[in-house]
Amino acid sequence: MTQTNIRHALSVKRADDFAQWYQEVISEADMAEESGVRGCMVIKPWGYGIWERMQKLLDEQIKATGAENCYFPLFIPLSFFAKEAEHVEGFAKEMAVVTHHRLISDGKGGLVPDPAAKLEEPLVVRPTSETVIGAAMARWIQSWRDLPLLTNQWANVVRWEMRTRMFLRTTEFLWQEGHTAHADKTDAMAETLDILELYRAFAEGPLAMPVIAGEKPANERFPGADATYSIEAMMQDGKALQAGTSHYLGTTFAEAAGIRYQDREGGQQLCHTTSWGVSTRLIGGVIMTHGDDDGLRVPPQIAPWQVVILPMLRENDGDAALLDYCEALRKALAAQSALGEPVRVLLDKRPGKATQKRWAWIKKGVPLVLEIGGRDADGGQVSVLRRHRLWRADGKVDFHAMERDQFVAAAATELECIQRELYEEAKARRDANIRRDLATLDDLAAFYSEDAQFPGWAEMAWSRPEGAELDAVDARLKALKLTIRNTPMDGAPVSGTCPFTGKPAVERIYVARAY
RNA sequence: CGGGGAGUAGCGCAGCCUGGUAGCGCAUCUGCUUUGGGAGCAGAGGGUCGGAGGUUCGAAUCCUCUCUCCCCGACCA
Repeated sequence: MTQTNIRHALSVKRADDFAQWYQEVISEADMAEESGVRGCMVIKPWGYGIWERMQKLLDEQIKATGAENCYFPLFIPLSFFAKEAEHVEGFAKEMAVVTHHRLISDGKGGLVPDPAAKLEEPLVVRPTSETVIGAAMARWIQSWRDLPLLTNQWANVVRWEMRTRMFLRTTEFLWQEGHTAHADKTDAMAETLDILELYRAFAEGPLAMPVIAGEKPANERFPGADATYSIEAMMQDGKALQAGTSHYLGTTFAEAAGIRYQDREGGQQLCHTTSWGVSTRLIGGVIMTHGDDDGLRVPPQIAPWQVVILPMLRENDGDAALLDYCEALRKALAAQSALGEPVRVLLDKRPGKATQKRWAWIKKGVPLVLEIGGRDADGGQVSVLRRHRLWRADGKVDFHAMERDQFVAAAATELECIQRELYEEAKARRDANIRRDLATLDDLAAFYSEDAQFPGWAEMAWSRPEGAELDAVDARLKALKLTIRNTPMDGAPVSGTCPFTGKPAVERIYVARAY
């Protein structure tokens, strides 16, 4: 293997310790850091810049569906949750609660909540906003003419999870949550599935992250939902990551909050509601989909900078001319359009050697790095590094020398190519790690045994059991540390017997270890 | 929340058992040399040893409590 010659930018390789590698990418790419507050992270400019790119693209698409952005309170009265038993039960164990509004001295130099300032009713820090938005919907909706009501908010939420991991499961995280109300089930279900498709296209487009869109089994539903759909992505260690969800909530929340409308015949009807969201967890998904042993590789569409120019400064009289050349190059590139937007290009003029700065940008995963020296400037050339194909076979960094004008003209195509190749690479890896030939539970157990170490997913025939029968299946999977991810929406024909129940299969499921 | 590990300079670590001047590597700064692919040499700066309390003439080191992180589990749209 020529690989052994390569001096990678990270100290931990994916193959050696995936969890440690993941954390090293985050710190070395300068995306986020530990905050000192339990389970909460500081998202640094590079990580937040990626989030802002996701926000921008997704926000445009959400608005294109007709949804409008709003903002609802961070604090939700406990009584709002109490109205819906299943919902409150689902979140009760992970809610942060505000009980006081003032501190007083404890007489020992410290501060304690003032017993005299105890809130009459505790306030929950929102773990999700169905209840408080439902209360608003009940005020906003009177007539069939008010429907559908399509709202979205970009917000932070808090869930007091026992075990946290940066981006994947933090106590506080950022997300968008859409909440809609409809006249009937048909309309609400159409909204639920439209958004699921929007999420699929967003993941597979801008994020270059292949996903399976499908319906969750009953035991994995959102608390209070009639049906839950998800997009599921395979990480490089073979585990599944739930990357987005869309819920059909039936009339459950409408009943709890009194969301009713008067129909054309003058009768009172309950609304059918939906909710759907994606979060900063997507950043974790991008890391574990595209990262390599040199750090992150950011798909061009969500890269805060798509091209970084590094002048090889010598701290002498030649620097001024070199910087002029680089600045002209920057302008020429910024005038190009790639993937539907102006090319985002940074001229990194900070003092320091280009070789040192190069590795910092490689670890951040900028798609194209240009190192420009005096010889390039004199010859009208550029030296190009493509982040997603970094190494030559001999273990050296793979620079390409190109004519400047030729590179500028090809830059947009190059970025689009990188975007596509990252997707294709991830899709090929995922498809190669799905087993479709497991007909029995013994097969399944063998594939996931300690010895076999099969890391991917299994696609299996499924008879769609519910209730106690489903619980029994869930328990058997749990013994193998497996979970049911979802039933794909692709509508492919199904035959054979469900290995879990022995009954005729009606659909398929994906089974996997999960984050 | 249960079991295990850890917190000492920006980062990575040694020192702790057996209490007695705060150490090393990388990074940073300065100078010189080098310069088309992750530079070399010399010098310098930088630390309430996670926090609080206790034992002691004296605590990074011993004791108690506590906070945070990592791993395994449980939990988790």
